[in-house]
Amino acid sequence: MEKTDAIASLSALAHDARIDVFRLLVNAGPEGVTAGQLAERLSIRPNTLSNNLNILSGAGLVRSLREGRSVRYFANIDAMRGLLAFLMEDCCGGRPELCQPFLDRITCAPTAPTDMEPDQ
Amino acid sequence: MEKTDAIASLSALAHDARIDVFRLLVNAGPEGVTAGQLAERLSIRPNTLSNNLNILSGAGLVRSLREGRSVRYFANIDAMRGLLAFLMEDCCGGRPELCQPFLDRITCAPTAPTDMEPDQ
DNA sequence: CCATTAATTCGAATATACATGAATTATGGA
DNA sequence: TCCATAATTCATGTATATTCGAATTAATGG
Repeated sequence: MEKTDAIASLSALAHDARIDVFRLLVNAGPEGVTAGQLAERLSIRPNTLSNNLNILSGAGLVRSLREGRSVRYFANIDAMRGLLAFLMEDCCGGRPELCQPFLDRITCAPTAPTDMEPDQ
Repeated sequence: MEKTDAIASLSALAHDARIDVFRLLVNAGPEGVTAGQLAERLSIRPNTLSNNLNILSGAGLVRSLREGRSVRYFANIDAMRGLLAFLMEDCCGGRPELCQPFLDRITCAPTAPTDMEPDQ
């Protein structure tokens, strides 16, 4: 993955509505969700949603298939994996054993408690 | 992790200079890098870098310690893990076996080839 | 062919993020 | 105390992103 692709993905997700769309699609899994269903469930105007789906799609984070009058959207999990791989590339100066334990704890299951806040 | 924290982290990383800073710190590992070294290695003006470090720090992605006249910065790997956990929460509608194989392939080692481009 | 539904595109007004130069704070040494 | 170095803060002009209403394209059924 190129840096420019990574920034496109991160920018796409760094948005109040788009992160909801992506997470909803992640939750929906391989069955996907139509644009109309997304607009209704998330209370987003169709044209605004369309713009945001375009941005997610351009970043490769979602895919879509036309289905009659509707368009069905799907999360692209592999794109997420590529993004994280880029961010963590050559982690810990060639001593991956230092951070691999963190990565191994990533799971789809309900989140374990995390320590996000800086202490200064 | 709250949605607002996730957006702060994604916004922080979605920037040409800040993603370089974060990746350099990830690569540096527990030894960290001083602000001055970051500015020199990445050719960023000190005041611009300081602003960007503030943004990364506010998002919890980096931490810092004063060291004499310098300030040493470190990547917060656990924050990255929390971010990904949030994005992947309740993946595949409660059937994590569908996406866990992707997550298990995340590694610090040199990146495996990925398929980022949408095919439409 | 016309009407309806689904989704997208377009143009414009507004808000936000960004880099920069100048000024400021903090630390250490002479 | 004075000076130099390291880093940060501040004010500002510019560029970019976001949303919205209106118009447009696509598919289906009568």
